[in-house]
Amino acid sequence: MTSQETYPTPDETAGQVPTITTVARLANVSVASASRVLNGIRTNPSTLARVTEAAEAVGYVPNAAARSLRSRRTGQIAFAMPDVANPVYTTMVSSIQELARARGWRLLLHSTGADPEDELAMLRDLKHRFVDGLILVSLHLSEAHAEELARAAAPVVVIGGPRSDAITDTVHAYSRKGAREAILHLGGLGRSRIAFVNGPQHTTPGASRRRGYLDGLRFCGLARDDSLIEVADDFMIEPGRRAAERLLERERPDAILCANDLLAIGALSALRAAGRDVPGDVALVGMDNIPLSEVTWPPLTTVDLGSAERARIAAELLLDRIETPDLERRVVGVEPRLVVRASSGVPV
Amino acid sequence: MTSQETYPTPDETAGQVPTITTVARLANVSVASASRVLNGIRTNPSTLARVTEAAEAVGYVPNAAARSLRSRRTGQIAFAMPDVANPVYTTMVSSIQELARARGWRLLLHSTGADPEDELAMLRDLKHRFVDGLILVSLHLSEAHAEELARAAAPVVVIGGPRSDAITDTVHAYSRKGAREAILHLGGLGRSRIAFVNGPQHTTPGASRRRGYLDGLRFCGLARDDSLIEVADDFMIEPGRRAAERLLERERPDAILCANDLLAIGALSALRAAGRDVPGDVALVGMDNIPLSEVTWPPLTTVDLGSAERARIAAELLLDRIETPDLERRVVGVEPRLVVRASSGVPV
DNA sequence: TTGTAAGCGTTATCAC
DNA sequence: GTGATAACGCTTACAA
Repeated sequence: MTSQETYPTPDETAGQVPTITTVARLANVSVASASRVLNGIRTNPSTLARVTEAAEAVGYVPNAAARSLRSRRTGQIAFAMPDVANPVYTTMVSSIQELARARGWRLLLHSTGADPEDELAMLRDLKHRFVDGLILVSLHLSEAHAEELARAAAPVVVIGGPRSDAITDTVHAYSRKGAREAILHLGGLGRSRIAFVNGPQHTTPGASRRRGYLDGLRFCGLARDDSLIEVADDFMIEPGRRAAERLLERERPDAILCANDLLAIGALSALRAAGRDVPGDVALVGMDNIPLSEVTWPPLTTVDLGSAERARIAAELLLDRIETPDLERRVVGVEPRLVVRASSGVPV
Repeated sequence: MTSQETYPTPDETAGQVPTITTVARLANVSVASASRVLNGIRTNPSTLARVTEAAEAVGYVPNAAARSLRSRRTGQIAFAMPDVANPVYTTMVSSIQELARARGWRLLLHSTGADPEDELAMLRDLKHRFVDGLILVSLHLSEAHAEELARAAAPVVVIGGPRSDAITDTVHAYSRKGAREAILHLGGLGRSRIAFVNGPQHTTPGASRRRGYLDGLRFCGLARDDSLIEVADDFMIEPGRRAAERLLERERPDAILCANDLLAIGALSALRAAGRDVPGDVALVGMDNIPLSEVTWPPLTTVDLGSAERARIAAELLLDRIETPDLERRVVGVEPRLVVRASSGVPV
């Protein structure tokens, strides 16, 4: 660069990030016109061409913060789930991400550790307006949740529950029905000492799957025996293994239903250690149909609760509501589907 | 509400979201003072008290967009990975999320599908300034990547590579060394027909693990035999199963190293289907040490490449650089660690 | 169709 | 220490 060159005003170039002003100046139009072109609003072809070219030339990209501040939309939605490491939620993430992306939204991810306080904080944080909406998976919707949901600063769709006093769009599984069907399946195969390894019973899934288990026994004409129920302290593999271990120490079930697939994988490991053949000695059934359930040995019979579909629906409900705020509240249930594999003793 | 009541100006209350102006007015100070208090800048105790109280009273929460626009910081970082559904990346997400949260940052998630174009788009999108930094996991850093990285609008830390011509902070595994150690382990156990199930070989992990495999054979004094190498078209379970199937159709290896644990889980399933005992007939070793590798049957011997640690370090590097932009470039490697379990024939 | 100009809610730079 | 006030980059009435 020589001293003979004209120095550009700082706004025009330099290492600066180009703004809409840069573009407008270069195209010789007002920022308003530039904005219109950039937002696809009908304009005179020549203006359109000049602005487009100018934007291209300087590599213009709109500033997200400025756009949000003015338009009151961020183009982001958030997904808050109990645990990123759980395949069920990972499935949901994929599903939501796909839809969000297709419709031009960014996805923000948040793992709550299933901590109610954290969930509530997330709801309150919506006031910051860093997202235009939230999909929340909660294992237990308390009264406090209902209150925060009622005053949430942005649309929220809940996956879980549903609470009758909640006012938000909700997507839920029929896990009671799912558990019942699993028991009917086992009963139909002639199993009569059917145990149940549950997760924490104060959670919605824990409570309703337990009910489904009991429903199933009744339908099959089997006596209820609470010593066949064992509770793990989390819906994970290792707690499942330990719970199954405790169960096997005192009982000889000929079948076990686990409240989810991770628990079932843990149980499988305990059964193996105890020298029980699956499905010869013990038929095993899980719930959720995570990808893993297909590759265990033996492959796991499970109840598909439609996680991918629930998540997709939740995302649709959310984006719809963001676009059209005064829709009626919608509550959608997704039907369970029994997926029979070798672990329940049916040759496949 | 009766007509005798004084109507508040719209700015003061109503269903409106309170802004800093609302707070300032209520506390009887200027917005500047309110801002100072709210940002923890030293102020006169009485001002501080009044503003704090006012903010509390109206439930004030700062608007993220306005704050970003003015301060040029978003308080968000992004993590872009090839696939949310892969446990390796899930582990990384947990790790990053933990650190980000502790240091007061939000985490944005993006799944690229290992598509280079998508990765490049993500880098370009940094110009939108919707995040203050990015952690990018890439399976293959091309020339184009190096270029985009050089002109990225925000700090980026790469997990992968490393490319010598890249200028960004980088965290990488020593996967070549890891693969070599796995082979030394198998060789030391007396296995001599050691096969290798690799993922796509044009990727960095694919290429370097292959080199490590060959290194290992050489160290053990075993002849190289390319028909013992089989390539899966993705680092996933099902491709692993199919690749192992092809391998077993033509060869009788007494050990198999898989380029990651998912491939190994697939291979395990193929071995079972082929009636080969693990580890009796075939010793099996994976790489990554994902949580799942502990609960397969038999539990999987694997090379821990430190995904959680790499992710944590990447997050630290990123946040450091955001806070202190003119640090020197840092490249950090994380040592591999062999985790011996039953699948390689060592009693545990 | 285009330009002018008024914000959006903050933070930062000044004087005082 | 505090208060005006000018940005930050953009969208959107409204007027021309």
